[in-house]
Amino acid sequence: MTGRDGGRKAEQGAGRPTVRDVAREAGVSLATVDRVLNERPGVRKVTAKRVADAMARLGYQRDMAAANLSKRRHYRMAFLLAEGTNSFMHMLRDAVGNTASFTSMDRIDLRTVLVPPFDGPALAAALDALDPEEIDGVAVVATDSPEVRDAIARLSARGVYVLTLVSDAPTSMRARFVGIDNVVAGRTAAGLLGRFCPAPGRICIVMGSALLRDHVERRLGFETVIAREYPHLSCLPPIEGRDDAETVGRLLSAQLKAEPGIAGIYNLGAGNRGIVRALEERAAGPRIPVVVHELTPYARSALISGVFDAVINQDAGHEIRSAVRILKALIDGRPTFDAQESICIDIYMRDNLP
Amino acid sequence: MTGRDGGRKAEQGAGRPTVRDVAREAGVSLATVDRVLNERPGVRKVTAKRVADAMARLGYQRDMAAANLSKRRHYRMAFLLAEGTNSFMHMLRDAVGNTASFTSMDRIDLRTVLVPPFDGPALAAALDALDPEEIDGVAVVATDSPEVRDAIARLSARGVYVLTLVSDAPTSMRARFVGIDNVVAGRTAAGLLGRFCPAPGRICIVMGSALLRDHVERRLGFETVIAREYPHLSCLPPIEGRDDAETVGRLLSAQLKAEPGIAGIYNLGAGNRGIVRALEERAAGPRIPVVVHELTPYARSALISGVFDAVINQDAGHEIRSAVRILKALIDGRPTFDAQESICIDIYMRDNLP
DNA sequence: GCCGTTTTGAGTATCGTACATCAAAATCGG
DNA sequence: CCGATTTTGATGTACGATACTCAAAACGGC
Repeated sequence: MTGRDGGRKAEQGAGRPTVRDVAREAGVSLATVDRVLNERPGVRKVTAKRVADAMARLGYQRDMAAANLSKRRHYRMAFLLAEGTNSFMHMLRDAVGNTASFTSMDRIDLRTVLVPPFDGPALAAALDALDPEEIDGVAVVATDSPEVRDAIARLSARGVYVLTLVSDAPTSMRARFVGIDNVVAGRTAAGLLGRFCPAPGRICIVMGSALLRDHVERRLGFETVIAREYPHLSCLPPIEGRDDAETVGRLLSAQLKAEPGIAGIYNLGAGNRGIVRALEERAAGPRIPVVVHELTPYARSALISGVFDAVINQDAGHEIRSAVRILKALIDGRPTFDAQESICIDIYMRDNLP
Repeated sequence: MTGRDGGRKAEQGAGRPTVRDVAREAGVSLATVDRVLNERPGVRKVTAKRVADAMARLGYQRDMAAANLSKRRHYRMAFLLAEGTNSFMHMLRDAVGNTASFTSMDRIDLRTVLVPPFDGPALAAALDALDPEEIDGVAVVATDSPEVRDAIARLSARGVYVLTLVSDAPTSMRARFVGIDNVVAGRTAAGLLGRFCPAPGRICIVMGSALLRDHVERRLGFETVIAREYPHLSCLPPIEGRDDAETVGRLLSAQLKAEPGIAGIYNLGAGNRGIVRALEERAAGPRIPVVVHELTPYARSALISGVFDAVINQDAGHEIRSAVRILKALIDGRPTFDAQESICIDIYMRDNLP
């Protein structure tokens, strides 16, 4: 509750330049510096330049903490996530909730908006429903459809910074994408499954929807590496399970029955429960190596019991926090610390479960 | 330079409680609330409790930005890293440098102190040389020796928060350890190498020093899993290469020559260059799978060229930033956001290089 | 109930910035 | 070169806290 240091060691700062220093250096008044700094009208271009030069010379950096204190500014961000029972989306929602309680201290307010999954028009409508006067930044798990791209463009035009999260819409006006490189993720899955399947055979690929850019990219990466580096394996046409465990289970069961010689399974979407169920229902046969995505509770226990061999994961918490940091930087007009913001592709096996 | 939003949307805060609200609620003056908040003397216990209750009732959270602004407080942190040519230490040093330029905005000053490697007394001396009046927090890559443990205890006693980084000293008074779980890392390496080596054989283990807790723990995790789950493999006694490429190369070359039937190599310390060199010098033979630690530039190119199969990595940047966040929270007397601070064990293969 | 000692209250200045107001100065058109 | 119109300066208040001082009030012991 109270600080443990008791303020014992309050020490003076290294004395970095303030607006007053800039004013003195530029030979103008504080008011003028303030006008330049906050882009208020009534400053001649020459004067503005003198101020800008003075700032550059002194290496002035505006103290955002003081500025925000004075402005009573709150950073208001919305996260648009798909509703439904998909575990990973749940993890994202939880991550937003957890993060919110910590960012509120820094005047960052987070709001979650749920939208129907796989539904471009609905997502676009949700984006349009956001009031630019009440929101400074948005992170959206994008379906890569024209409606969504347009809605993103409208929102950006109205001064709201938009980020895509987890699944990108590269040709949209989004300021940035926060998430893993899904082509690389697919390649990684192939590198693992390729090594886990020494004998020749075919591989089942399960995906959610060809509308989701992340799924499409994973498939691309996966098939490329399998074809190039593991010629003893071949990929069956993907099953589209709509990220729904029941559908996935049914379709996969059917494929396992119909296709002989299945050497491995790669689920690049959600619905891991369906994978487990299909494998349980299967008539006896040699163990089939399985690589899936997202370390959900189900995937976790399947790893432990040995049904799954590896899980490719993206840390939902990291992604949310990264999105928050990037949006804040965009809103502040600051550069982002890119090295910090690259989301890494985590590989989990039974031995390194967190 | 200046914000792009032009302050267009300055909006009033949700109105969270301030010290004035607490004072009113508790029926005391501002001065008293301040005394309680900063643990200044001259407040009766009953009054302090009344204030604490009022804070709890209102859900008061001290505005750290405002407090720091007023205090002109700077968080001064020191990072004690091993000097030498070891690439991972270089990455840590670079990470400190990069982070410093971003944290200076938040009044966080970082300093790097280099100490000789594998030298408990020297590290202890470096810790003792820090002036508690000039440093609020320290992160140290610990050698787990009695001198170091004592020095950490002395520093903590003098009011400096101490964190161990990368390599822990669990029985010391360090407030916390920032780094990966090295037993798990060793197990993970075994899980990978075990699958990569289908044929029976022996495994070379290369470590830096038995003084480094992280190396000891990795070895433990590795040998446990190999023994339990991959009975066709057995581990040779570890080579101690002192994290030096030249030494590692020489000793490994000798072992490769002396021991027939080596099925795999696990380098759990630094000196990856030595591993590559020894493999190049080796008389022809079947390819030997290799798993190493830390994604240094050398390890990277060895992954690409196919000499290494997998690299277990800890992200130096994440670790430094996590250490900074935790130290800041400790200094502020705030709880830490633990979920955010667990450092994950990254597995890199050729296909998912960043 | 008096006296000396805590404990508490009230007020003020400060941090670095935002923002509004009013007056003074510079610039411009004609 | 005058009057109208920018552009600039000076000043004050606010943000939410810290940190002082000085005086008033409450407390404890005898």
